[in-house]
Amino acid sequence: MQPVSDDREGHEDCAPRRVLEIFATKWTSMILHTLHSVHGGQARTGVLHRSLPGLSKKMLVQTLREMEHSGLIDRQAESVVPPAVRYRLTPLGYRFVDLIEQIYAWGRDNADALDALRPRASSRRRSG
Amino acid sequence: MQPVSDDREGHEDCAPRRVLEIFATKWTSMILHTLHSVHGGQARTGVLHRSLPGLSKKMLVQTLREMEHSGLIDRQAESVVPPAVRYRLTPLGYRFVDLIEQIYAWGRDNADALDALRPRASSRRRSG
DNA sequence: CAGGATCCTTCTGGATACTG
DNA sequence: CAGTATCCAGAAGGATCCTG
Repeated sequence: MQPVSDDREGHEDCAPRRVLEIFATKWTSMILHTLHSVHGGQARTGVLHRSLPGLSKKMLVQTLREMEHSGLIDRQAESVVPPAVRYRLTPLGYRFVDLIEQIYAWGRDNADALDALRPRASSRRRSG
Repeated sequence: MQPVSDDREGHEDCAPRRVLEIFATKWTSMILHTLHSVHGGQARTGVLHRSLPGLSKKMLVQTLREMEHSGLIDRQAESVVPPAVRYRLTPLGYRFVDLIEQIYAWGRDNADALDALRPRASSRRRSG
């Protein structure tokens, strides 16, 4: 995805655009969700990585950087051998992940409706 | 963005992955937000387009299709000359956009914190 | 006005190799 | 283990042209 706002007009001041950059980044919310629900708010890089199949190391690190810059998480690194880095949700991150969880809850709550509207390939129907 | 889930394992069953495809699509939430807050839940294509500077027609239509398939909006077209197409939030869409608005509210609420953490170029500070 | 098809540039993101 | 840099195939997305 390319940057949503590029200051072409006066939209960098618009809250939606600001937030969009954060939560429309494909992996941000998944990472937050995992960090929150699976690891209780904090985890080391490798652990987090193994919890997110399909996410490459490159993207994980890159997204973690962005999240760090956005203030959603903070990073604690011990500059010694075997590097131990720990990412933790910040208070800001906690407030955000709460909303993310609501979105996911919406998804679970409406799984049926969402499923009914996606007649993908491989006609899988349980009773019809 | 490439498809988030590709059925590599068993994750297509995971609610987060499902939802991710919807709300992590860069323009989906902006369109919903605009449709909801600016146009009261329904609008014609052109009107919607003009409300979303920076969004090309191609992406608008494409995203509208996805949203339609997801059941967030529905589409009413009159097959006559000058085509008049109207997009409207569905009940499902209304429930979703409500969460989107909360995310934006979070953004406004924490604009200060978010801003403080982004020491981009061009040091613009309004009052110190 | 609504939107599909095409072309072509840009960006994303995986694989790999390397540092500490 | 944690992270960076490079390479490169493939996807995203804008511009344009065309239909009804």
